[in-house]
Amino acid sequence: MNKSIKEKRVTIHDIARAVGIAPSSVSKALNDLPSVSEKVKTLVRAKARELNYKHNLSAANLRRGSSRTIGVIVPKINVAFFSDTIAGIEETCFENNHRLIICQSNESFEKEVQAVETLIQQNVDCILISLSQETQTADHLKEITNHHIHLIQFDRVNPDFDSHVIVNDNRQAAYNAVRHLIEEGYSRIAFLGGSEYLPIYKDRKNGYLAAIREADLDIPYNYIINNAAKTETALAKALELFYSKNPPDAFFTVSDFAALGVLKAARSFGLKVPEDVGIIGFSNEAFTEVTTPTLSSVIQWGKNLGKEASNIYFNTILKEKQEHFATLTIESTVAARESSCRKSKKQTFETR
Amino acid sequence: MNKSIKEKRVTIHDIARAVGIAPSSVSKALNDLPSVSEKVKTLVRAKARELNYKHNLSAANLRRGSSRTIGVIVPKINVAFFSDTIAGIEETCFENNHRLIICQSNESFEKEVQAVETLIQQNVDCILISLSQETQTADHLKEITNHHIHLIQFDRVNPDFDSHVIVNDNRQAAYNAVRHLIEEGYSRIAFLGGSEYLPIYKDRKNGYLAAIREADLDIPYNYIINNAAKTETALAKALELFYSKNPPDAFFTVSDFAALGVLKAARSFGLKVPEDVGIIGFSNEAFTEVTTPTLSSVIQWGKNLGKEASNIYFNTILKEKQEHFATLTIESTVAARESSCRKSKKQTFETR
DNA sequence: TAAGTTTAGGAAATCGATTTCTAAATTAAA
DNA sequence: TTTAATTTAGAAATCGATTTCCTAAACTTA
Repeated sequence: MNKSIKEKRVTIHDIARAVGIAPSSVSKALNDLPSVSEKVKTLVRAKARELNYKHNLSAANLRRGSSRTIGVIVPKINVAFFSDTIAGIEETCFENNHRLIICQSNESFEKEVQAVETLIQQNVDCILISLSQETQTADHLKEITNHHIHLIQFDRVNPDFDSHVIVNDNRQAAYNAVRHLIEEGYSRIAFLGGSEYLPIYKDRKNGYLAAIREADLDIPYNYIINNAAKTETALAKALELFYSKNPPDAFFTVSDFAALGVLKAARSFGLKVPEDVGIIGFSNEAFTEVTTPTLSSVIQWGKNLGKEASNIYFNTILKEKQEHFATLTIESTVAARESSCRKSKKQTFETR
Repeated sequence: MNKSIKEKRVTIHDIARAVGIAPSSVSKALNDLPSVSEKVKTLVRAKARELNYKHNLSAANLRRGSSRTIGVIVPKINVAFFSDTIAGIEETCFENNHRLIICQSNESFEKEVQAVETLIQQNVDCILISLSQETQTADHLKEITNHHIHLIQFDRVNPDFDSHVIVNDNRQAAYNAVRHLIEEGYSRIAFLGGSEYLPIYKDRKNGYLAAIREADLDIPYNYIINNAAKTETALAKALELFYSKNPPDAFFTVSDFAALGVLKAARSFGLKVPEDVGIIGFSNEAFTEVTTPTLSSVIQWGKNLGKEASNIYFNTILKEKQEHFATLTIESTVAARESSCRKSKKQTFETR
């Protein structure tokens, strides 16, 4: 606030004086508590509007010890899945008359720790977090619970740290995606994964392996590649495989960016997608619908996950006194677009 | 906070007791004020760390009247330009040891007003806002300044409401984009615009017109189309023009989504891009680099704009006492990719 | 050494809303 | 009509950090 401007903020004392009652009654009226008459409530509300009163959250927070605000920390807000998630969280918060503070870690552990600090200082009642790629330790999560702030981990979670958890069915989704490739007649299916230390990537790999095993497919060891979630690395790895003596006829990748890399590799190698090579990615990034051919992917229903995640706070935590940790799993859907459909017709989806 | 847990938060009083000094001195020590000795400061800092003290922002805000927090309201966080802008704002805030609260209006006027309310209640010191498509009035902006909160409008601004303003050179950028099309040999250039009430779209239209006029091109009236910023409407409008007796050979659109629509229309009509039709969009959405052909666009350097915008607060407003409203313009760059280059080689860009 | 100046640290008021406790007023029950 | 129960409203304490004012000690300077 500009120090040079002298006018002061309108407070409940001003309303009290104007209406001719005590400040405590004004507070009760504005909070719609039972110990004040309807008549007074109407009067107070009218006067508050007239004086353009704005509730001072700092003061209320200080007294209450709670802020009716929840904080969310995501690696990147411009990743489709996370912005979908945020949209869902926002909606639930709004319905429950809570504020939402959004922070991004930019995949940096240091920034993530800072975001936690910020949210603790802001007195948020609950923190929803999806961990950065760099995050290995959980001391900052411990900090959160030490300050008696509720913690809900989502998507990128640390399973060793006890808390409410909500994730996608990564294993099942990967299994379904690979099954889909098999049904489309692909059999030499390569896997481009992420870090083996992150559960989401580990699960997706396991889903892939399960489907391969079940279909009893012969997969050379070099078809299974970790740390290739980005476009450039995926492009390079895919090209390598195309040049090898026994090239794959399909790719399942743990990210759409990797799928895009494979698409570029196929194109530069002169292979047709989906005729020569099938591709399916993960996360249903917006761009999957505009490439040529359009890229098949896995829809994670981020908005729904966000709603469910925040409802863990509003329903489970706030309403039930007893604190038992919930673990929820959200089902994904295979979006079979052009890049993986050489038999069936491609489908269209209302994805968001 | 969980009411059932009884332990209380560590306060400066606890530190004071532990060190054997007064709370006021602890406060001064933690804020590194001159009226306390280095010895005491060291002592206090050590004890604070030992007791795991966390500064209570609510209390400090209440007393100070300022929160060292700034708020940003954007239409959508998952639009490339806005998430770039936020990244820039975040960086500057971090350097200046300020917190950032991000809100999105989802292009809804009602949500925008709510976001303003929230940020006022949170006691932010400054609000950076880019208006929703629906926003017509400025009462909520007035609310902001009424509460002595600094206001900086960016990108989608209301020029009739006095405040600091920072925008792109929309007119010049549009002019450059159309000049580029002309240089590539296109001459029957159609325009797909947005709402005529939003300055950004009006400016882009004027830039288009200026280039057309300067080159003395003959443009049929039906080449100039407003309210076609979305993929579907652009697709429909482009098809209409392709079917007309005198079809255009190029499109300048005010959004990349519209450009995508034109690309789809051209493809479905059997026209080759860029040979038969040139296309250039606006905003440099991520997907422009993955379509086939890649889409030319205008890079708005959102991150830079975000930095400059927040620096208006940190440099101009905070440091200079005198309040004069700054108006800054950020230059854009034409990213000439495949969809508009039938003569020259397409370029590549480090865009973010 | 006396007087003036600087420095370090503390006491207490303050920010604005909430909440507890108490009392008065009203209603219901006896 | 009296007593008990219920409403309604206010007084005052409180949350935790900051800041103003004040005092005592330490240090200069003449």
